[in-house]
Amino acid sequence: MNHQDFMAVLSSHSLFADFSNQALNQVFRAHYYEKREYQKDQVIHFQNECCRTMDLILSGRVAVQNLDSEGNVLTISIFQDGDVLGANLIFSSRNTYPMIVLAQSLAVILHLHQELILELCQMNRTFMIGLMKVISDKTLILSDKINAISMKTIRQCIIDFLRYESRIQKSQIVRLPSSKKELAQRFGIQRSSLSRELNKMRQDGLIDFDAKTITIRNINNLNESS
Amino acid sequence: MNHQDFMAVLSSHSLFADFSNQALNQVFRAHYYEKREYQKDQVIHFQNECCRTMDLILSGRVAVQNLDSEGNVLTISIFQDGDVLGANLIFSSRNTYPMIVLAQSLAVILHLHQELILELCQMNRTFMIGLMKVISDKTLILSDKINAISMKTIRQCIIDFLRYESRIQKSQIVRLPSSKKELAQRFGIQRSSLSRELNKMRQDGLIDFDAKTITIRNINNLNESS
DNA sequence: TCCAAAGTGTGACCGTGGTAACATTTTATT
DNA sequence: AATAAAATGTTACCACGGTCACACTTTGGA
Repeated sequence: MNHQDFMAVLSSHSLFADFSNQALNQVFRAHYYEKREYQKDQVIHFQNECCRTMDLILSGRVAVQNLDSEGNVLTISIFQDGDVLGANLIFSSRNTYPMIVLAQSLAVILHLHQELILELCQMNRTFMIGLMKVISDKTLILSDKINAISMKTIRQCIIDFLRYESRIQKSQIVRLPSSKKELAQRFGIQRSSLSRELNKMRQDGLIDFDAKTITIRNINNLNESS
Repeated sequence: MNHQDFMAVLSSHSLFADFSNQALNQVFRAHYYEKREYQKDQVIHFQNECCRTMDLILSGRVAVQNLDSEGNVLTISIFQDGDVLGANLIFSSRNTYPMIVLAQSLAVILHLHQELILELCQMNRTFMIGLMKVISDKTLILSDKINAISMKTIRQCIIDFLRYESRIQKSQIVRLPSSKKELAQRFGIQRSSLSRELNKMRQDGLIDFDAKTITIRNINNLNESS
């Protein structure tokens, strides 16, 4: 992907809706950005690392994860093409990454230096409003995550997950979007604990499952046990 | 507190640093804001309530809390004079309060309608940048909270709390900033569980405590057990 | 000053879920 | 097709912390 290529991506991005291709080309000088490729599981930003850039995902999937003192993983959210990371850290009173950012697949990231972001904010109001929306939406993601993990039991996490996926996939047969290991990380629990609880729910007649799908059997019980 | 009074508060607020008193008076027309007083424990915004205003705390303390399905309380953060709430919801793609907002003491709130906020953003860049900082800082508060509650054990929560308070208060004798009941809510746990763990820590020689203070005895053990 | 209400200490009981260890299956690599 | 590596299933053990129940203390109003 050369200069022209990612320029095409940018010009179709909502943040840059107000910019003509010429204007974009004019603003984007080489010292203002870096395009980098990351392998799967490669760290993009360490926890407590200083933030100097806003990152735009050109391709691939990127996970933001919280690691506790014992190394347990809690996946906060997964971002993809067109999503933006680190915008909040450019404007906040503390500019260190509170969590680790790593590539979940081969990923190409456009690192936009903060000077560029500030300049773009100066130049264009639509960009700035768009950035406020991006940052504001991050607060909602984090709030939702707090909501999700402060539901105590694993069963409640699973039910919540199944409700959501069943609605998205419009089916009682939910195809798992990731491995069970990754699903456990999303809940911030042990893989074996997830496995155990799935078994219990099967015994209770709520679900059926195999390696790649979970079938919702008794949606009534599923609903009333929330 | 009449019009003049809160105008004085506004003009000394960093968000309005660029505004002359005249300019402020010009912008602030009655249909743009409401000043309201809330009693202790009175709800300011319910969860899932639609957000129409950005709220500026003129006096008192305001808690943002997450309630789970069984009514357990997790206090996310406590805000006070000069702090701003709801700014993120004005710019985000979803504008319902994800958590409950209530007065922790008698509180006076200035509700600024979103039209006014948008107008202020149009008028003044400093205001807009300031607002971005406010919203960005909210993401950090939420990230920190996720970090705090995903530390599994109650003992770790207590140690973390004591480290922080000991540093702030510059003393090994930590005066509790709130009741033990409220402290338990801050950790999102049962009050009796907090009480039990404090006892265990006293037995282990880590701390001493009474109703209003906790004395750090063995800071070494405190540090190594993190 | 009295009394109700709220906060606090304490204990018994037991379910949820972490830990560790191993077997089994699936996936990727040569 | 063969082998290593990763993911998954399964089990026994037990600690942490939720629940409930009650006594005690402090606080704030009447």
